[in-house]
Amino acid sequence: MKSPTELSEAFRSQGRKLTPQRQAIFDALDGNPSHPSAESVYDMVRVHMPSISLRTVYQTLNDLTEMGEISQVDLGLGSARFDPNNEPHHHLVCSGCATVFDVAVEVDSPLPDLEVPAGLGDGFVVDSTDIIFRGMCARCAAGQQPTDLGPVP
Amino acid sequence: MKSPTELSEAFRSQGRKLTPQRQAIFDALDGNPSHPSAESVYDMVRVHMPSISLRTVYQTLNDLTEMGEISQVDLGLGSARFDPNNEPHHHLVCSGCATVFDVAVEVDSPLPDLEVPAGLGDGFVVDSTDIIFRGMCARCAAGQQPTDLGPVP
DNA sequence: TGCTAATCAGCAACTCTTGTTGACTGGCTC
DNA sequence: GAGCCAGTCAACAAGAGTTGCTGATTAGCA
Ligand SMILES: [Mn+2]
Ligand SMILES: [Mn+2]
Ligand SMILES: [Zn+2]
Ligand SMILES: [Zn+2]
Repeated sequence: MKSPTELSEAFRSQGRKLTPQRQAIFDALDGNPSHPSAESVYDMVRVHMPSISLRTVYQTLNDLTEMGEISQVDLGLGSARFDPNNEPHHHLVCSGCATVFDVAVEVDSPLPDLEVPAGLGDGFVVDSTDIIFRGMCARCAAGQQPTDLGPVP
Repeated sequence: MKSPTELSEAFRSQGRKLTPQRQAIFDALDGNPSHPSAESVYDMVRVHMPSISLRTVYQTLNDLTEMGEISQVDLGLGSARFDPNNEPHHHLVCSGCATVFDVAVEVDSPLPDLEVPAGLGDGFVVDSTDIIFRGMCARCAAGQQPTDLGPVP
């Protein structure tokens, strides 16, 4: 994702208005590695802007997704997660606390969009590859400190 | 998934009753590679058993999942898909028609549960790896013949 | 300054899935 | 063969997550 300043420019140059609500959402996402849900973004922004509505948060997150500034990832948790990291990467998902970590793709790895073995899906053209590693994060593997995030559905 | 006959035994031996509804669901899933949703199973079974309820279909699919006979996979389509294929494998998902294909894991591949590169998620213990290849199936890549399945959400 | 997008509150609605209740049926065991 | 009780059914309600809609108000930007 671009910086909040650059995003402001991008919004204006596309004829979208730059509102305080949108700026607050830019700030909440900037450098945020937590893969927040819409509700989480809502909670973050509400601290400094109690009047913002959840509807507006969804709207702006969808705008940013359309613009390609963030991506919306479905990790099999109950809700969509939003990801400002635009580098190609994959995800670790903790089954204990639902925390999500990024996994950088190694350049020499055979993981990304490569041909799949022949089979029933012959002729399938792969556009993208999503890899989800499920397991336990260090905290959850050690002992079960109670966490804010609920357990995985 | 075991054969319908074996499943019938498994149900009885676990104190679960063998009802015609359950048998019809066994039959619908047996050797079925389509990764049906609960609604799809419902539609398949209803052809020969119009009185079955969707509630019962969900119930039995959950029973089979608990027993480890099938797995419930979340492929980012609007609903859960049920998979009687218990061999370790991954999935191709067509963005055009939402068809799902199995991809067998090659034995010499570095794809399955291996250690992930060091990073923020240090100490993460990987239990399972889900890989979803997204793209276009041969049919959809060729021309757009209208398909029964709706487009991907 | 004015046009118009954006926001808000306050809803309703939608999809998928599970819960509930009360009545009934039919597997399974003895 | 009889009886217990799991299973099923209909007919709902409800929950979560997300989107839609309304009408009124605000405020960004030209
Ligand atoms: Mn990420
Ligand atoms: Mn499969
Ligand atoms: Zn954890
Ligand atoms: Zn297709």
